[in-house]
Amino acid sequence: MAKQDKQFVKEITPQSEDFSRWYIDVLQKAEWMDYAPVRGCIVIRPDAYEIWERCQRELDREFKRTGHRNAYFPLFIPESFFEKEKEHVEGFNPELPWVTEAGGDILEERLAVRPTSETMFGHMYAQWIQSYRDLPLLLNQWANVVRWEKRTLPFLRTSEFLWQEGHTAHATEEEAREETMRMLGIYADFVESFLAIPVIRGQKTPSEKFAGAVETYTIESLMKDGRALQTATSHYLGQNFAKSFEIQYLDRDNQLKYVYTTSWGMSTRILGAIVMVHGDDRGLVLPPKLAPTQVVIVPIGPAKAREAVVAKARDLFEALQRAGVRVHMDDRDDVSPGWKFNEYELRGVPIRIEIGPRDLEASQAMFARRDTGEKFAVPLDGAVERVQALLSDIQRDMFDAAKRRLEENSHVAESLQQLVDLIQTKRGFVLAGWCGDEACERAVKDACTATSRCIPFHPPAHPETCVTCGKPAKHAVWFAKSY
RNA sequence: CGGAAUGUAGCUCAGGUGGUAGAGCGCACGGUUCGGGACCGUGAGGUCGCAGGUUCGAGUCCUGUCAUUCCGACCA
Repeated sequence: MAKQDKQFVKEITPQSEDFSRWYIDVLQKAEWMDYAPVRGCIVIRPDAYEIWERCQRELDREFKRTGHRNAYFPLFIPESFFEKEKEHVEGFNPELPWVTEAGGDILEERLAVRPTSETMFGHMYAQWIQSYRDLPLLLNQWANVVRWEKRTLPFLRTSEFLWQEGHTAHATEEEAREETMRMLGIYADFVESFLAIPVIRGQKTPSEKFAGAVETYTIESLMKDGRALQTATSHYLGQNFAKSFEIQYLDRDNQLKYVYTTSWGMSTRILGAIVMVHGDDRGLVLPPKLAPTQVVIVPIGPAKAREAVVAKARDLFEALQRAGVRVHMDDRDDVSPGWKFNEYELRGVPIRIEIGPRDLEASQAMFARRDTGEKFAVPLDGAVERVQALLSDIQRDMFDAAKRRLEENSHVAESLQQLVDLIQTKRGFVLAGWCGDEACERAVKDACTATSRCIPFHPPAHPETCVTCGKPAKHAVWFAKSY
């Protein structure tokens, strides 16, 4: 059996056999999560949480760079707040958990556990904003939110999840629109350059937009099973919440005016995307920029040879550390090399370096790439530079591979029948013309369960007619089965 | 929230027609090993998801409930 084909880690269902089971298997075997004893809730275990922390750090830096500050708003939101914005309450009511009793008393007003915080920010902004001099107000919070979903899936859709939600208020529509697009850009850049996941940027159709938004913008990614995942959204809220919560400011002309607000968020859902975009039958595959451990060194050899091998391995370990590489050395002698190989592959470490007696003689080390499985000898002299170059190669190659997969699984449909065929036989993204009528959009879903993912900013084609009704198309829309 | 399936050791699972709980892997200890999940020996580990019921007796039968998975309706 060829090495590449061998099933190295038992107990992981192959992707080709059952993608959903593969996903759950990997998450559990790699110790990213475990189920908690509450419906739809998981524990995010340290390895996964560390990934989230690294995402937080990157994003937070970008938020700060663009003038935002962090704050923390309450977990509980009075029921009356929701009723102020009609569309908002209708959108979220079905999934709100309520606190009705506390301290042994029935509460006078029920408190919702926040599903998102537009209303709470709105309430506070109304008090803090008086003058045009108070604008723009640019805040973000890192928080947990709860949405009582009917159907849950680890990371992608859990009852409680972690995210950041940015909430900004601006004097003008133009400024708020700029902010909306700026943050979408920050998300897209982060996901593509840091996570090596290519995205499609676009606008949500009215039926898919955030409850209470004027417009919702999104980045969409393609999972390995051909389903789409919304990885972040940015909302232009216009004056909807400003009017519901009386967020007004006195302008230079001494006129009282409503502000324009935005909100934007990215959640721990992104961890699921990392798994589903890059993972393979051996487990996780982490892009080097994200990976907490970029290189693992495994010294090999029986007791006699071991001392010299470990010494040489340690030299390399220290040299890599000095060069700023996140490197781990596993010199445990109670675990076999083969076991270690499988373990670090399962956990997605980008590069493995093996050093054994044979390498010592040749003054070299064996390198193994996690993304391609390639194995090759590298002279110890210059190994540090080679690692650095390889890390950026892997980062680029992983993105390119995912990008290629996205392109190969993106098609254009001229008719509803063709769209349905593509979705049913190939999955992936299918571009089609749309007249703008919600019924036509709905017809696609009824025909094949694919939903409109977005109206892309840069469509690869411009269909002239609506895929459902045949009238002139107003937009090109990406349809896909989605998570 | 509807339909289907599953729930026995940390993991994968076995336990006809009811009779008091097993294997492999993992774990602990000792020894031998080390280039793709090494081997030998000894040992620890179980309210059989939970709650009722039937029975002299329930992992096994009945009812309910909780959780997970898959398929639908709703969603970051």
